[in-house]
Amino acid sequence: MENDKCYLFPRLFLLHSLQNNREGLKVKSLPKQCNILEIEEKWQKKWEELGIYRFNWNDHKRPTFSIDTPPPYPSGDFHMGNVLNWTYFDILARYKRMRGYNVYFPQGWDCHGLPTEVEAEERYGVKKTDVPPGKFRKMCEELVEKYIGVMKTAIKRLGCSIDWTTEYRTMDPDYWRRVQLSFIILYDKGFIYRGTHPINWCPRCETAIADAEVEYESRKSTLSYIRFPLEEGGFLTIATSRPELIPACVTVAVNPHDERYREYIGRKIHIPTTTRTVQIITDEMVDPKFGTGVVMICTYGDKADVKTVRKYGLPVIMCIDEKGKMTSNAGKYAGLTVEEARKAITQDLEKEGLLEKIEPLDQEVGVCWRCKTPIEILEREQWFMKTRILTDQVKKSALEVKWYPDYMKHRLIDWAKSLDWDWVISRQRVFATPIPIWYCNKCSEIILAKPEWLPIDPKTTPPKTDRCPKCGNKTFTPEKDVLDTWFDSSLTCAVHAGWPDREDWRRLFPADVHPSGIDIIRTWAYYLMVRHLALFNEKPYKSCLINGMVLGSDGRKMSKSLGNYIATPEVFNKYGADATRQWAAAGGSTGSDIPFRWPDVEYGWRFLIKLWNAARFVSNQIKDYTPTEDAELQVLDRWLLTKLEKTTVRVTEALEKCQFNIALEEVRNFTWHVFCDDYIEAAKDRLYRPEKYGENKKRAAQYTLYKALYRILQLLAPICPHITEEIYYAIYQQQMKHKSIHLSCWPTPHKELIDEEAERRGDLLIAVINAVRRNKAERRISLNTPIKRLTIYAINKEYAESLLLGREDIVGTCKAESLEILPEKGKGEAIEKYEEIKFKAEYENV
RNA sequence: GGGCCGGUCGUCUAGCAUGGUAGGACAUCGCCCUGACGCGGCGAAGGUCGCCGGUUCAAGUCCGGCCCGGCCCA
Repeated sequence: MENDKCYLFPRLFLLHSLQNNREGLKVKSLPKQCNILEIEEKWQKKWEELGIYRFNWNDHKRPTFSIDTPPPYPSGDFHMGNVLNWTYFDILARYKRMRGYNVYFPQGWDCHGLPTEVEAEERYGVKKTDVPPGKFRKMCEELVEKYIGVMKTAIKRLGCSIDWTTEYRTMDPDYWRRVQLSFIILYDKGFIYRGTHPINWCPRCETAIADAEVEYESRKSTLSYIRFPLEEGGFLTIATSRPELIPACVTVAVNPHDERYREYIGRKIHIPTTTRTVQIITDEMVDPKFGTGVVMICTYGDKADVKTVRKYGLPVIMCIDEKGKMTSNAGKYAGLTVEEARKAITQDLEKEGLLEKIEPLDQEVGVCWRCKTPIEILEREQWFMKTRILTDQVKKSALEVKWYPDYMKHRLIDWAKSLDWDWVISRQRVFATPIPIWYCNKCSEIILAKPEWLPIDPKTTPPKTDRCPKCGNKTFTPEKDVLDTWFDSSLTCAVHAGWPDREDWRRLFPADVHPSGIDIIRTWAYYLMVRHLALFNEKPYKSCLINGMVLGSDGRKMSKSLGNYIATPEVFNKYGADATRQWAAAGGSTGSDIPFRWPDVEYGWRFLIKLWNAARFVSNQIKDYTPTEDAELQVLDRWLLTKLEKTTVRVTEALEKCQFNIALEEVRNFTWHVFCDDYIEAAKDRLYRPEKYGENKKRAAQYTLYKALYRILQLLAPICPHITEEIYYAIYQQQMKHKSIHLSCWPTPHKELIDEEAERRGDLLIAVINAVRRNKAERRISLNTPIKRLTIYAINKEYAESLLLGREDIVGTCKAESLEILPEKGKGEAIEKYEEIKFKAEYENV
């Protein structure tokens, strides 16, 4: 940023330029055709060669700005949702860089996880248990590597200003070293424990899953009314959607205020299909209006059962196993799947005359986020992280974080408060970070790895210790479970900052911004928060930038199955990155869902061509231009420069608030309408005919063009990095000397350049010019046709004076052969927004 | 059932913390060929801002209630 001071002192800069360049700028004309796709590819390569997006660790002068780039899951598909997300924070990165920050913009890959395992299983026709874990891991790694390649190409194609020297993979042992270290620290701090608790279990994936991984789907189900015989004769009818759980029924409950069942409370009731009897209890949670108002409590049908069992200290009878099959506790139904058992039990009950009726039921079923299989609640020994004790701190920190948009903080706080259980962090899978634990074969003592042993896979490496510290035994069993993938990715803020290897890691911690999709606030933003709070007692990010979901053009969530899916490369190939980024930036306000719309992308693309042609015009007009201090700025020059300053202020404010749509609209409107339609049109005559108006007035227009276009390029650079760089290089680079427009300094508004009077006068002038031109169009007269006599009735002296100051612009732009401006009222055509002012245009032969 | 978000021309969207003639884009229709640009330019039509009530000289904007959609959670 060697040349930056010049923008603070524009006039100084002009003097300096004058001294260096007396023979004009000798700018080359921009070619007529602009091949956007070629330009983009060229700059993507060039930026990488120049290394201009690297974070400078040695620079202690500029303030840092660190982005907690969420490492994406390498699915092989960088979809439009990713485009939206990455565009947002790339705009921010580029803006902050121009504002003088030393921007840290890393990129990693969140490799581990179930989807890849499932795909490897399918692709190689194996089950995770068929091959040695090491071999299975290798299969997964190869798949991931291939997909990273595809996605990396897409990110580069979007023009993201990532520092690629920071690239990392969470599947690298060097990453799990950090994850395992965090496990050890949290264990030592008492945040991690092993225990047998009810957990969500996916029978298809055969693993525990966390609350955050459970989704709810509405499904058609049935409600069975079943008679439970009372010990002393008679029966009570319970209603259940899961009759297969009857063998695991541990009590029957009614609402204490339900008069119908008051007399049965405390009595014994027999559980069909078993030999057991239980006592009828009361609980406020029972809804008298649901079914018969009598419910059975099983271990476990849902979370409510878990609560009831805990509350009354009821026994636990697990009748479903890890694969979703009935256990021996289910008696004769053992070995059947849940579905089979449901049918068999229902049939048996019917035979015994205990089935009263079956009704259809609309139900919200908890399913595995990955495979949509209904989850079961099982009790298994697992590793947990104590997250609920942090909830108050999470709330406090979330309120300290700046959210874009603000209301998104509720998503995090509400989620944190809604959690019933601690976070299950162990998974019964393969492709994940190993838990650095062994157990003593004799006394079952837990042997936790020492930090210096890391990274370590206990399945292949024994603990680096001779004997059990408790009993002295010398043989150990490794922990085979692995860590939840979120346990990897919830460490990014610290890892990005350089923890634990760099002593100065706190320089980049907390991250300045954590960008996130609205759908993963409850996972990524939440887990980051609890983990860093537990580890460092500090919040991991200072702000959180939320993007909405990308919808199909039909307004529904974009997905392949709905047939409204648009693949990213298709958009890039047609309109390129700068147009696509405009869609992302302007598609809606930050945080809201935005539909993918081809017309939006196309509009962005047309804007690029408009800008290109404006730049081509400028490049043609300033060939002989020597930046001078003595430019005699005319009303319209001051008018444009004033609007330019005001636009700069608005764009800056919008970007500060992450309102990308507003920022882009401001730049586009200024460029297209104020600069192109109004200013350039009005300035043409001055530029074309210096012999008529004088060289000075031409130079003033050149100065204004030169200055305004540069500012436009700067304001647009964060959003459209490629085309702005191309034009910058063609026209400005020789003068400005920055290696890239993206390394230039963001314009700070100059109040002294704001000339309210010139703006008022210019507005009037432009209104008059436009009205006369419009009038020509209405009268089917070509714009070229000269006006014999143009008379303007300006009502008063003030207006007349203003118009007089711009009479040359009026004459030139309207092709008037004579112009009379009268400070009085008169009859004629009205001028928009100045209805009192009228004009009369007289033509020869018309 | 609870929380959050939204309901503005045919479609999509801005405006709503600081009330004052409702902007823009796309689509539609008409015109223009102007020495940067037809990948242009100019113009027309199209809105009782979900409904009801309140505050106010004035409400898309503030307040209350309701209806409808979306998301998340029970």
